Amino acid sequence: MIKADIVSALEEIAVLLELRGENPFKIRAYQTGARALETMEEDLDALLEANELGKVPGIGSALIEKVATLRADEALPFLDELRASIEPGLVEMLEIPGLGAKRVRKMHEALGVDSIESLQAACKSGAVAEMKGFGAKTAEKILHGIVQRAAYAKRHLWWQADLVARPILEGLRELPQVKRAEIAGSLRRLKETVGDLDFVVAASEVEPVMEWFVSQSSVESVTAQGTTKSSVRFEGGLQADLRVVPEEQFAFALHHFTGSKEHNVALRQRALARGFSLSEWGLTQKDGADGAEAGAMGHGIKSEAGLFQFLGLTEIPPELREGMGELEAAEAGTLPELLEPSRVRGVFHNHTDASDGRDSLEAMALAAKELGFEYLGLADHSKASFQANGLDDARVLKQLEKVRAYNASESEGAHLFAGIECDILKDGSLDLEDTTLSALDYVVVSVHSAFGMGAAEMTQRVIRAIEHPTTTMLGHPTGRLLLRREAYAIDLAKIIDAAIANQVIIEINANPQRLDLDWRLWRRAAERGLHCAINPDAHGVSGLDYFRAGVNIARKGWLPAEQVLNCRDQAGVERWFAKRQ
DNA sequence: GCCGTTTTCGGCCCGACTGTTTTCAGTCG
Repeated sequence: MIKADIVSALEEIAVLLELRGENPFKIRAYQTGARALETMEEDLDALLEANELGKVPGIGSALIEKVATLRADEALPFLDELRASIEPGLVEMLEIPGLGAKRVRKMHEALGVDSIESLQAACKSGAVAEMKGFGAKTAEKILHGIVQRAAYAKRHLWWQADLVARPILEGLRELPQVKRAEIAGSLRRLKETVGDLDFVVAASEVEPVMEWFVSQSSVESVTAQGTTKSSVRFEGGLQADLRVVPEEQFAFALHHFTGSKEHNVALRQRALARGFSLSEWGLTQKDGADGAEAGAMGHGIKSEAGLFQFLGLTEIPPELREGMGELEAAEAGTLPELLEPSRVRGVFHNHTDASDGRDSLEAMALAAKELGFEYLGLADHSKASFQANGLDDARVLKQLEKVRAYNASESEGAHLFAGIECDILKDGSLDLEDTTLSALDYVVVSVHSAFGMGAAEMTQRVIRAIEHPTTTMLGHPTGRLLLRREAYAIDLAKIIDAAIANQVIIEINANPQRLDLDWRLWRRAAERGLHCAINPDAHGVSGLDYFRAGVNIARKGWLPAEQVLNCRDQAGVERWFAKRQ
């Protein structure tokens, strides 16, 4: 079982334990363990072999045993028995907003409810409303939740959520009562997908701000409205929370609602160790701790930077707050300098109307110039991508001539690099002649077919392509489409090893739907020497701007500019390309 | 189940909102 599946198994154990009503801290231990396994930077097999998995915080003896069992593809009776003891329909019922394990269990025990369908019937018959602790409103809410489940459970691409959030933020800032307003949550942390929007506002008066918020035309329903918090749902199911706090609490609230949960837990533990309790309202001194004036100091904190400083840390940028070692780095003063969009001088993986792009080579070059790029790499599809009108050898060479002619002309556009997005065929060979590939400035290799093969075969296939002497970079290494299509089965640790060994770059495909290679893997990979290229995979001039989403991922991945090819000037890029055989 | 410059046992982040209650449990983030 690969690591991702082991993580899922641990998460499943946590859910099943919850439905059984077990010790909540035991449940949390499995959730923490799953998270620790998912985000750890060391190689799982190496740790297991060296008997050092227990050194990962959150993983103890019981989890080590279970992880080892699963990794060895052996049966885990603990999980099998757990599965057998819980009706599968109960797990699904947890997806309904407002329903947690306790209520699901109560209804199962009292009414025999064991599926979404039987739950719906029990709500309609009035049986749910009659239960102690339940009522008519609860039953109604459950019914509504069942109908809207699919839309509400949906996450949203960062890019699209950002488009919804921006105008609301601008509107809030224009209100006379509002002193400060920010977007918090996963949107601020630049996560690839966003569950809901969190706005944090400091205001002189609460009511008019709440009123303005819930009465926006895009609001479909108001799900909560209190003195500090209101919640709404927009058309399409995207939910948004607005918190209004007094100005002196703004920094604490902004930090709290920015998260991540894991980061907050770690920071609170750090505060506790220093004698303070940290919440969204501020820092309060714990009884019996030293530092009598600390309470007053807590109130003096006006910014997140001040909060971090108070706890002995340099300021941690929101996108690094994932509970993945940022506190340790902030304490040691070794946080990375994050990549700025302005440092990107060009991008490499883009399509023109020669294959499946919408715009011409000339239009793309001009659009790149307008974005401030020095250069633009063109990488149309190769012939195996028949559906995308991929180029055969002759057409590739023709386009190469066109690029050379364009660069020689006195055109206004950015300098063009001639590349190709060459299909990795099923056996790992490339889709074009070696002579064609070596005539180009660079070659992106990508998988576009036979996604269903097993992990071992797929890994071998891609490694063979990486080892091809003309290969410059690997495109969208997992093929995932966020919220739509899973990654194909592939051993990324081995792919990264092969890329480093062959001096092949792995791209951050910056299309908001891909963001592949995942940010979680970049920090460790870059430390080991992997280089990156940020590529919008643009299929038209408007797609070039996606490079910003790629910069987000580079930031989240702690990537130093020195290892991002796009930060080099034209001559620097040419030097890198010249290393190809 | 995990963890330890307060602890190898007894803690485990903290608070708002809702709907049900009449002081609180459940859910959510």
